[in-house]
Amino acid sequence: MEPSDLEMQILSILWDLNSATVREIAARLPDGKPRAYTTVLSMMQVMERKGLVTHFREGNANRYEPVPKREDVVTPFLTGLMNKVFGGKPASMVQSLIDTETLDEGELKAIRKLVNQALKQQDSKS
Amino acid sequence: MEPSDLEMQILSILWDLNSATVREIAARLPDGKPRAYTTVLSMMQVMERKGLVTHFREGNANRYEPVPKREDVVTPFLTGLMNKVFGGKPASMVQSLIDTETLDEGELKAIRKLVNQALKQQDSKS
DNA sequence: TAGTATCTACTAAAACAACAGTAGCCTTCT
DNA sequence: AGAAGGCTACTGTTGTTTTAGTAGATACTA
Repeated sequence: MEPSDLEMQILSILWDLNSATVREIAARLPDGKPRAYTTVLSMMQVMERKGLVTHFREGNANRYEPVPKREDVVTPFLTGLMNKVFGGKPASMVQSLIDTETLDEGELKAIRKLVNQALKQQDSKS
Repeated sequence: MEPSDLEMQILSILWDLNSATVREIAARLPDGKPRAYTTVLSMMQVMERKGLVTHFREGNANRYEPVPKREDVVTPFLTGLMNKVFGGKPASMVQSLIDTETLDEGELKAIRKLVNQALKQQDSKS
């Protein structure tokens, strides 16, 4: 099952930090929305029931860890997105990304580098 | 407000075809899930209330059209996604896209071309 | 014309997402 | 010991999404 929007935000944080407390997570949620501490706590408990996170005790607080690996969630998520809104064409997705006009020269070059590396990879395999 | 997953699928179809009947839409939904005809019909009616689609009569059936332009929905959607799950870094998103390993050589080259074009654009502007 | 198929409008309900309060448990400070 | 602050567990509420049934209109067909 695909994680929801807020679940994705939380997972992203956990993948970055390896582990985090509720308070840390609440402070870092990328959409700026104000949320009660207990709201985030509830989310964690729901996610634990779903098997998306585990926790262990640290001092008097709980520290949460992601269960699935980043790629195991992000990959199907992206392919799903590609199929569902970009007609299955990755180039169309990249085009839209470029069209957001939030990419500066450095980022474009970085992307080009990634693509070139991927091309080299494929080349060496064939 | 962001369209939901299924709404996105439907909008994508409408952007591609310019207009479509309920039956056409039901037949093309990219996630293969089986759905009753009336389910899709209901979706259309909900989306019309939200202002996402309009319809006009064609023969004895209704034909639906998208209301918002593709970019006006896709752009905020993608920037939101970038911030929420890719730490605001577009390159990280492209990397994950490449990691899906669904991209063949032709697609990679097509993407490189897009990036180069975007770089040229920026260059001419500065 | 009687029967079948197709379509819409209307209605409703199950599932889920997001949010948050309350009560109770520790620790710490005075 | 008693008060205060931080934390969790548990519970519940509200809104949205997704699903689909039923009834009725319209056309098509043998």
